[in-house]
Amino acid sequence: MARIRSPRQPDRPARKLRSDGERSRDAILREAARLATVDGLGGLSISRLADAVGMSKSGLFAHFGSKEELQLATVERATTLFDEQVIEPASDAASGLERLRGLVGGYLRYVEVDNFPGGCFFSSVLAEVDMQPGPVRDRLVLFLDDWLARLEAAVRDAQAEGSIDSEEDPGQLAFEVEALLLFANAQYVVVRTQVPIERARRAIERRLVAAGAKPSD
Amino acid sequence: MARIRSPRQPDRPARKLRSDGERSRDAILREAARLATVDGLGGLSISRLADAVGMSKSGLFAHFGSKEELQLATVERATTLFDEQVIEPASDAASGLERLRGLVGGYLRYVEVDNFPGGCFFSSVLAEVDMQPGPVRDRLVLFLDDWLARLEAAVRDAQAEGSIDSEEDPGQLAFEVEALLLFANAQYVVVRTQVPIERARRAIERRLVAAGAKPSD
DNA sequence: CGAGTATACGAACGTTCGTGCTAACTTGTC
DNA sequence: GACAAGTTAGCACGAACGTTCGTATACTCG
Repeated sequence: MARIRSPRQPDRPARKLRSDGERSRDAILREAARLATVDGLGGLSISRLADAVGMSKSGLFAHFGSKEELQLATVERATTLFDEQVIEPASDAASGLERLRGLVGGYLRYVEVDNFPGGCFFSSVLAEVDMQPGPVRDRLVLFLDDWLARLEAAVRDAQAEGSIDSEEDPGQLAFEVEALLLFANAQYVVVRTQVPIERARRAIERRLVAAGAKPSD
Repeated sequence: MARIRSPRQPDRPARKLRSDGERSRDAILREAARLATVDGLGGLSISRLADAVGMSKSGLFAHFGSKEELQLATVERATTLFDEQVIEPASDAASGLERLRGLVGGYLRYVEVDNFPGGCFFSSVLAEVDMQPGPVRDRLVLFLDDWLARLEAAVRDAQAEGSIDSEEDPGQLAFEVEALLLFANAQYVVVRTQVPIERARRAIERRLVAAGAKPSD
């Protein structure tokens, strides 16, 4: 089965690559990610996206061979931003517990800072496509699994370092932390107040202390 | 400002009410709620809904004056089902704590029982429209507020009865419970396993015990 | 400078969307 | 059994959708 009409070969680097094209593509994806948190990945239409970016529908469409490829590129773009703002800042933590707290704090900051009008990109979009089979859904589920595994690994490290009780189930603890983070985001975008953020922060901190962690500052 | 062409006047009870019409309307809304948990309220199109129900587009459309009224009726229908399966079974609890546990158990059962292919109707749909102003969003936000207030009231009653510590912030506790319930649903629809359900159950029970509640059974 | 190509545009495509009109059929009431 | 009202189907509309095509611009490299 040969690949059918793929206008942009990712593995085979296009002969030439112009700087203005890269800038356009970047502006498109930035706006696409923003719009997707409001209208969803499906509700995001190419015409309206083109209007928002300020270019023609066909000119925009030429960057991607199909709407699905546009959606995938949008997800990839949002992933990069998430990595920069949440994952990387926590990666240089000295211990597992610090890294866990860094991920939690990084996520809540990432929500507060209003990167997207509709809150966390992945929270908005995952609920939309979780029942629609296809590569977009698969990519997003993969992201969530990766994120949960990252939380879980931090818990495990903290247990190995003795800062979290070894009787705690890491998957269970990661589940509880993620639940609070997601609901904090969901509530934040509707009430636009610090209250849900602080509630999640307090709940997670208490939960960690109950799991044997020493209180932070 | 007069209302423009409302085909069904709710306040003025229509003279006659035919049984086949009621049955059709019910079948339509049942299917609409199911489809909405997969494709969303916006992704739900009248043509596909008509096909799924087995009637013509215009015949279906005649029951509602607009797509928005169809969406509102669908939300109302889902609310009724939620009340029957979650709210009412817990309403005859003897104490606040029992009622709280009844609501939690009722919700998780309502998720497990697969009423909708895409899990909890409100969880699916709220994330979709929380950024799209309009009566549909308003109705759904009202539902969530009502549900949270119900959890909070049960906590407060339990405090008045001495079964939950009076130092606990009822809003905070309701926030944590709802976060776990929502994430249990979200995870359940993607992994289709009892694991997230049981994790939520365990987390909530532990949280209640930490808040001073006596363990159940 | 001129050749080649990445980028963008405008127009048009076929399809699906929500909605409106009209006629036929079905049901409940007298 | 007739008549009114509720219910459904057929057909058509304008708009928006994703997508394709031909073409014009503008950058890059030889």
